[in-house]
Amino acid sequence: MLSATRLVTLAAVEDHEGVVGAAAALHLTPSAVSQQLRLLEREAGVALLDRSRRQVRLTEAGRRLAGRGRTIGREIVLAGDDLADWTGTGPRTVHVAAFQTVICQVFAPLMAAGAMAEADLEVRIVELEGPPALDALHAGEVDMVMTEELLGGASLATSPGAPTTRLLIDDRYRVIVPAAWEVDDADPDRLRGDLVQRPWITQAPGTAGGAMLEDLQRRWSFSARLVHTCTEYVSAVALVEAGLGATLAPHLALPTEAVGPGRAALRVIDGAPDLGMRRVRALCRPSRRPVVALDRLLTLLAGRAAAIGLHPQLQG
Amino acid sequence: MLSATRLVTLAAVEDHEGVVGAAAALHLTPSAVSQQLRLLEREAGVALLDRSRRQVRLTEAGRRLAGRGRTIGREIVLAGDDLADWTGTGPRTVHVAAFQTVICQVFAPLMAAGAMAEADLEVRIVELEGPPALDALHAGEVDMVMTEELLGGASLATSPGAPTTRLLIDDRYRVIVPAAWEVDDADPDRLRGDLVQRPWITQAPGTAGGAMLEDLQRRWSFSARLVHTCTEYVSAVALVEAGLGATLAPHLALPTEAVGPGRAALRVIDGAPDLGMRRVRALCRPSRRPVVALDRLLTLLAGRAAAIGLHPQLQG
DNA sequence: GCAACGCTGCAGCAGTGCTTAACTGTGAGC
DNA sequence: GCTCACAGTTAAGCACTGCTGCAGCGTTGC
Repeated sequence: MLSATRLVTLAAVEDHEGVVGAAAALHLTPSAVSQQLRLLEREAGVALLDRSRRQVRLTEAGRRLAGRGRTIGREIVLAGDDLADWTGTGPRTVHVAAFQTVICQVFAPLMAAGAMAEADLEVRIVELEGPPALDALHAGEVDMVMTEELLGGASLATSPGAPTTRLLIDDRYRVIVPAAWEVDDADPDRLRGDLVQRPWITQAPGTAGGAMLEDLQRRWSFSARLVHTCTEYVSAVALVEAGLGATLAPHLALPTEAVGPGRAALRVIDGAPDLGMRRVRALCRPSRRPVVALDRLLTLLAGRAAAIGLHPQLQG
Repeated sequence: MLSATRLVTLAAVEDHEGVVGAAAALHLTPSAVSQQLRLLEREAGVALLDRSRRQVRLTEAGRRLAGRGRTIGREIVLAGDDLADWTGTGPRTVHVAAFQTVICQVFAPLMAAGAMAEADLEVRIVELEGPPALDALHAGEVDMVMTEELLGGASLATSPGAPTTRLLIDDRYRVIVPAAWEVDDADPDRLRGDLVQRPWITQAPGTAGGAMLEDLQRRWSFSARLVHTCTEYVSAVALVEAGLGATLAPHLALPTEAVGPGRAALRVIDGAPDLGMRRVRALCRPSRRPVVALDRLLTLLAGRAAAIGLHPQLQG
């Protein structure tokens, strides 16, 4: 028997015109999709993909199978809809472990806009991160865990044995300075030359923000004049707002219209080079939980990530 | 996303009226089906099965999902057909490792009847058993391995680390005596009393047949007068035919019309108590090989097993 | 040419799905 | 009412599956 999920994967490759697109749509890495396709081809015993170009295309045989795969995928979605219709009236409760910035910038706006209720979801948030959050996931106390992980040079001790990820949001770090500072962000070199002279507000060592600033000092070969040390991004941003120094913060940590009026006293510098990003993942255990609700929530989260311009950059 | 294979499993439960039936149809144990159903219910978050009676029945929600599952299963089969149509003309080659009795009673008759060719299959048999056969499977030299394993008391050193099985045929052992003997097989006790006095032909120690006879001596508390020792069933049966003693042999080892005229000098005693059986399995690695051809071959083998009355007795 | 991009292969690892064996509960016959 | 057979479930264990991350390769565009 041919594998149903692999047929769906093949359909995704056709629909999204390539392995990378399919991978993004399926919340997987291109490598995973590529391997599944190879196995499907061995199962089928026929070439399903034309790999002569840079971007793969389906062969005639591949297109036929992809049609079957598309039907299967549609049936699976319809089955989910059936369930939703059947269970009907009451919203489904999903318990999520998340951390501050994601709560403020992703969950809170979605809930304020009524998006959860529209999708018949009742989301219960538990502010929890790191190993305790993973423990809660394994213990079944929460259905989903939001995690962060640094990319782009800086390294933070990551929790070992993390389960498989299901969705990615990439959140680039920016330099935040008081709006009053006259810095030239048109030219990266002049910008850097200016910023290395300024006072900085850092995050406690061992935190993501602290590691990011340490990494930036290494890359820019400078020793920052650290005037304040915070543990929360909001605190650091408040100090920047007071004109006391520059700091690093990911986009999600910034105050935006979504959660309140933009603050005129802040200036976000996008063009600074060498800054890393943090990858925010949603972890869940698909085969152990009400899956329809989780699916809907993942879709909402991905939509919100797209709305604030934080599409995941796979393999980035 | 709901699991496609689990939806198909649910449909099988509806179609075959229960877990046991579905398991047989899917070439699985009831336990496996039961576990998949439990996981599907957790995914769905709704009760899919009515477990109040001895035999499970689907709830209304279960019937809806089963409908989706049936469509998915049909699409998978159609995808296989598509492939067959597409690849079209040439038969597909499947390499099978098998042992003597299965070759003689299952493969040879099927091939002689042209069943393989009808299904566009080109079967290549390699007579190979035990660990070397498993090695060949892992090395990719063969696509399927037929194995035997004893059930019902007798124990034979089984090869460790055997991969997962895909199909079962249960082959009961019988007592074979010369037709000239006057034995009363109506009453089990009198039959046993008669047989323990007779001369026996055994298989070499360490073989399945040898273990079976040793086991029978233990159960019947007698010490058989062993007049000959063979290593092949055909040799032992030939000696029985010559009137020299009784022996034990599985049904598949007996000469039948399928491979030649029945032999009048032999008498097969079905009613002897306490005899074990050997389970013949087809092992393959589904995700690594042309699957359509293997599927067809499995279907043919199961059909042949049914034709000679050797349906697998799951959980037997 | 060189860099970017799309894809693939390999190693490692947790999760999945299977088997066996033991157990629970239902139903039918004595 | 008791017992036995049967359908299903549960727990433990184990190999396989399918994922990630990283490194490498060929194509494409500047």
